[in-house]
Amino acid sequence: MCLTADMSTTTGRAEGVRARARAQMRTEILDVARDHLATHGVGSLSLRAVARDLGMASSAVYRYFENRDALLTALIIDAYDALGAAVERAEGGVPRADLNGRWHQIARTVRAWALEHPSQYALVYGSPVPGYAAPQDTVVPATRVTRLLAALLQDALRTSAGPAPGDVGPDVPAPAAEGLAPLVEFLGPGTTDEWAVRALMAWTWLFGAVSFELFGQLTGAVVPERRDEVFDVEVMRAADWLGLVRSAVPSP
Amino acid sequence: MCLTADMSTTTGRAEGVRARARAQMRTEILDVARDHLATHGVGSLSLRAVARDLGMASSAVYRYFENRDALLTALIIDAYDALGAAVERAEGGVPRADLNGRWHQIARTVRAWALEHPSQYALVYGSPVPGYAAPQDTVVPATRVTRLLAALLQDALRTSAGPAPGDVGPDVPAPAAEGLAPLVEFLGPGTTDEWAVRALMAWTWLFGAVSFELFGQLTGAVVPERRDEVFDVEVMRAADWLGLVRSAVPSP
DNA sequence: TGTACATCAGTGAACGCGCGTTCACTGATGTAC
DNA sequence: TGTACATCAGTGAACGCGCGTTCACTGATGTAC
Repeated sequence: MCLTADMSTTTGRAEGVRARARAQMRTEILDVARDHLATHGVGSLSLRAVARDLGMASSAVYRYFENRDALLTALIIDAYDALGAAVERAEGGVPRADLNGRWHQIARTVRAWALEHPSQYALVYGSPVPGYAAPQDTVVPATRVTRLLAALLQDALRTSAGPAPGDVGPDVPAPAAEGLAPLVEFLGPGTTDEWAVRALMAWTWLFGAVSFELFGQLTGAVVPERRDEVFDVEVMRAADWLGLVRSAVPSP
Repeated sequence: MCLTADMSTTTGRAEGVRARARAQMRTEILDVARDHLATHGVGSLSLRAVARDLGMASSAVYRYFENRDALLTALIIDAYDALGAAVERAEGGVPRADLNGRWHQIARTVRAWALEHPSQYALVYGSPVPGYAAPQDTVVPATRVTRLLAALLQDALRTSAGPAPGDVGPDVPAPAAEGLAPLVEFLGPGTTDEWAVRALMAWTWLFGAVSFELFGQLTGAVVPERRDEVFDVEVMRAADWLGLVRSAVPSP
């Protein structure tokens, strides 16, 4: 039950039938685990239940995942990668020079993916699983979306007069600037502190908005049937604030 | 073990010793349950474990809470109320006319409370507990902080020339405005669509920022030791954007 | 003021359940000669 | 090309555990007369 279409996905070449079968089985387990995540939540994700659904002995799962936590880690990486891939694909279809369009596409795709895969979104952007410490392997996949945003902002820096428009407040004080140093470096050369603050806030707003909607915090505030439109307006305002609209001129 | 200091908290008057003892026991159970929440997470909050910690039979808990879900509901209401009370207290200490100060106080207190009570914050603003549907009783406590924000924005409307400064984009399109209708009503008379969008975004940003920090999404982006300062700058920018700084003039 | 009765907090055993993980095993599948 | 051996996926029983909830009970505490 619940076979997946894409065989030979991970290993490509015919490097032994066994290895292929192994990879296949791994993805099948992950598929079922994803389903369980959706219906029962992280806390009660159970190796036994997954094995039962696959029609195999629970002990067999240990051939593929060392333990429950390893399965969880795989699911987390999987979720980050799925979201990352979806957003990369969508954003890649927009002309590089259309900064505003790229920002809209990123925001819309993050939200759309989250609404389609709420449990996977919650797994990575919701409350951390208690007693589970994410291993190093999750770090790189976790930054895929962030990288797109950073690239977009770099392009904005390069093509426009400078970061934020005239309505900037006082300078970012030194201690705050210190705190922002890693982000400034991540955003690349030419990034000002002010620019980093705005990037951070836009990034925070985006995932905040998606989480708010998904986690039910918008109940009674925004009509469910009109949330696409409201979100779009918010995305526009954020673009304004980032100076992306102004800078939507052809790149050199 | 784990007695609470404040007796007669809920019922005040001497309306029967039994009733007082009952209320007392209820809060003791909640206290222990809160502890368990912090150490083991929502998913594995267990009536039996709580009872064990209190040194009583697990069946005795059923005198106070109909079942596990009822205990969870009590914890949720409790968390909303604790956050609401903390923010109300802090914001109440700022002169009414100091809109910017009130906004800062609200934002800072939400964050401070969340950092002090991460598991309670996660319980209400994190991923929803799967299989648990929040009953009606949680609705009012859930809006305590939101009410403060709404009141602040109402005062801003009354004391300043109008909502947002000059840098507004095109009008909010009709379908989005429809979606915002409940929020516009909640924010009170005089609220424009643009104002509602900005309020929504500021609100979203605030909880987004707190969740991001608490749920570990800021790792590698903002230096942990400087997060207070970075947050403060963000709060300032949000205030600017809401037009609160401009309107920080004495009220009539 | 004193007694009989009703109320109700708390007990402890029991129900049926699911969990993660280990272990000795079987039998099919690949590999080396 | 054929055979012997090593590898390894999958089994099923067992370990010890904790869970939510029910139920008949005991005994202390309040209430009504």
